[in-house]
Parts: sequence; C-alpha cells; structure tokens
Amino acid sequence: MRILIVEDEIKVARFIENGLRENAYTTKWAKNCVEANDYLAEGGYDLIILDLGLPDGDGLDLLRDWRTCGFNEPVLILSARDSLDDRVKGLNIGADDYLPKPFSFTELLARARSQLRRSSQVRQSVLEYRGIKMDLLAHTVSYGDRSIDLTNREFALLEILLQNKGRVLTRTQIGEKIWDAHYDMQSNLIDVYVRKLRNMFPEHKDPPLIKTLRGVGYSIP
Amino acid sequence: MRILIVEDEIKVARFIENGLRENAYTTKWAKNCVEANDYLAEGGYDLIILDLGLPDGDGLDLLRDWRTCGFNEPVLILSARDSLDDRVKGLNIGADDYLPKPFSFTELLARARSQLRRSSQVRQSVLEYRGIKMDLLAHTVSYGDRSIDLTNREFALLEILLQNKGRVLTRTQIGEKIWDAHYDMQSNLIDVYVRKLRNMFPEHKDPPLIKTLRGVGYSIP
DNA sequence: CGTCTAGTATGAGAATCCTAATTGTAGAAG
DNA sequence: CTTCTACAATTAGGATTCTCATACTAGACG
Repeated sequence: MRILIVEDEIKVARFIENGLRENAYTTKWAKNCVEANDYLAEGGYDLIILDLGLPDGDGLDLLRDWRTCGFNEPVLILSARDSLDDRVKGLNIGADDYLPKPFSFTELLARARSQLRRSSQVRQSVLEYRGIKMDLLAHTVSYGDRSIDLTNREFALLEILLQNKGRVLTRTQIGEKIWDAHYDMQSNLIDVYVRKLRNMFPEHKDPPLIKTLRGVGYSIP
Repeated sequence: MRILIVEDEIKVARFIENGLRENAYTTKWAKNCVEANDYLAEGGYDLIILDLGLPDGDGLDLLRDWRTCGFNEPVLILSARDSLDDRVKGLNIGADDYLPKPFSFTELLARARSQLRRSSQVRQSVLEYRGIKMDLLAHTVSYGDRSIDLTNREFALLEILLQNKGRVLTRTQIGEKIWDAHYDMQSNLIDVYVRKLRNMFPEHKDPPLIKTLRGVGYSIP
C-alpha cells in the first residue's frame, strides 16, 4: 500500500512517515502543492494524507483541483483549524475524512486503515446492517423476515448512507448524489427523508439508525 | 471534414465516395468490420456512414460496441432492410439517422450535412424555436412575452426534443435520458408528458409542436 | 443555571409524478 | 370500402416528492 503525505513541516512529516513505515506501508513525502501534484500525476497511490497549511497554496483548492481532474483516491485531511465550517468544507469538496491537529498516531493509523479498507472493498450488490438487508439490484429492502417498501428517494438515501457506513456525509454530499448537480441548500428535504427512514425502522430507535452530527451532517455509524 | 464509409459493396462505396469528394469532403473506405474498427481507432472522423449488411458481422453489433467504448461520432445507417423495427433498433443503439436503400445521393448528402452541422454546433444555453425560448441555465421557458411554467420532467423532455431538433427520438432514447438507466418500457409516461407539453403551447396546434412518428417515436421537426 | 440561537425535527398540505383504464386513430389486411 | 389491430391520446386518481410553517434541542454565552 502506497501512501502520499502532503505536509510542509518536516517534523510532522517524519513522525507520520516513520509510524506508517513501521506498519508496513510505503510512503512518499511531498512538502508542497507542486510536489504533491507531481507525485500524484505518477499515480499508484492508495491514500493521500493532506495537510491544509501548505506554504504555496491552500490545500482545499488543491483537493478541489484533483477532484475536478478525476483523481478519486481517498484523501484524509489534517488540519490545525478545526472549525466545524472547515470540516464541512473539506468533506464537501471531496475529502474522505478529516483529522484535527493535534492527533495521536494511533488515531491517524486507524483512520488511514479505515479508508484503505473501504477503497479496496468490492462494490457489493447486497448491503447488510443491523438486520437490514438491502439488495441494490433487485431494489428491495427487508428487515429480518419482513420486507420493507421504500420509495426511490428513501432507497437512494439509505443506500448512500450504508455505502458510506462509518463516514459522516454532509447535506451537500447527499444532495449531489441523489439530485445530481444542483440540490437546493435552502431546502430541508434531506432532513425530511432522514426522518422517514428512521420511522421505517422503529426497532433501531436507540441507538438511532441514522446519527445526526450537528452542524456537519448525517451518518450510519 | 473527414467521413468514414463502412460498406462492403465496392460499387455503392465508390458511388458515395465520389459524390462526397465532389462536395469537398475527405472520405475513407472500410469494406468490413475489422477495417472499420481500425480506421475508427485512429480517430479524427466527423461522421460515419455505416451499411448494415457487412460480410464479417452485424453492423448493429458493431455500432453497439462503438457506443459502449465511448465513441460518439455521429453515425448514419444505410440499410436494405427497412422495417420499422430495424429503424427503431438502430436509433436505440445510438445511430443518429437511418437511411433506407435505395437512396438518392442528394438525400444522403442532405442527411450527412445535417449530422455534421449538428455535431459542430456549440452547446447552446438558450434554445429557441417558433417563439419558444428555453434558457437552460436559468431553467426558464417563455413564449413570446409570457413566461411558461414547466415542471422538471416537462422541462427535461422539451430540452431533449429541442436539442435534437429534426431527429426522431425513440421512447427508449428519451426514457434513458430523463430517467437514466432503466425506464420501464411498459409505461406510457412519455406519451403523457408529450401531451402536457403540447397543451402548454396551444398556439402550435397546426402544425403540431411535437410530431408523432407512429411506431418510432417523437420529434420536433 | 437560565437564555439565546443556530441547527434539527416534525407534520400537514400542495405540487408533481406516475399508473392504469379507456377512448381514439392510422395503416394493414381482407 | 370495411374491419381489424397495434399504437397513440386522453383522463382521472393514487403515490411520491417537495415546500413550508412550526416546534424542538444542543450547545454557546453570560
């Protein structure tokens, strides 16, 4: 597994590189945007760890460019700024996870492994979670032995959340996937469907099936 | 303008080649599927004229393969079999026009020019036709000075028809564009929306805004 | 600890979308 | 020319999707 580390501070970079190498990952260090672009263009990386405070440009802009160009390697953002706003912005642009500084290496490793696991995973056609079975091809959902009727929108929302189990999805991300392109952010449509889904599985009231992350979005843990 | 002619009969091929050359088009002749694939792979063609009766394979299969591989050059089908069924099949697979044999060269030239014109045309953000103005960005429609309220589906259908002005679109084609992937062909949903659109512009009753081609599909002439 | 506020939940009703049954019609066949 | 049949048009009603007004709640702040 090859991991690209984009980080300007040499001490932090070394800290991460050493830790990852001890865990049998191959690492490459880019100390600014230009180097990052060069290395990424070579291809073959399984994960990118991206620090936001770079000397020659904003990390978020860099990420946006990558996503526009079609690079879809998983990106884990590191940032000293930990406002909710930054986190949401990062996720919306296409980051896969967000880790505020300071962080413990154990935590970084856990998140990195989680991303690598997700991306290596084959696209399943049957999703399963807490007794809920979702057949994407047959377009059916069942809980235990009883079948559940979901409308298209309900189905789409549940699918997105399950496909991204363990990740927080912002309303923007969900909106773009279901209503491709321009989801009206004024609307509370997503909230409405989250509620419908929750009511459809009353067995999962505690802990709730879909968790709300105030100021960020929703997730299935 | 470079035109690729896929045709096994040398006499027909020469007939087309000579005519097109007299009209200042550059032509290339492929006499079977294998040659056609080779030439097409080189790229740079602006139009493909495809005869269906090839010695080494079915032209429709060939076309299907091209579309699957992402070749989207306009394709004009020539065919001796002129059942409605063949015509619909051809259009559904991704042909842009269908010319039954025997044909006059004048007719072939007209159709070829029409395709070339369409594909060279820049994607417009405002479509206009018989007093109907459609702003794709603002998502608004007006007729003369009064503005017309269209729902999303109505808007999508009118857009597809106008973008393909002069071409017949089969229900399958329309279905795939509006309901991406699996439109239920049992349904008469498209017919219903065609009617809604027609009613929305009562001024265009004769000739009708949207023409029905029995057994084939709909078109805006 | 109470108040305030941004963000979330809820419920009802309107708009839109889809289904399905019925009626109409063009073109083929007799 | 008449009948038949496959296809299209029409209509109404049910289902889904969306909007909006209102109620609630977590966390910030004094």
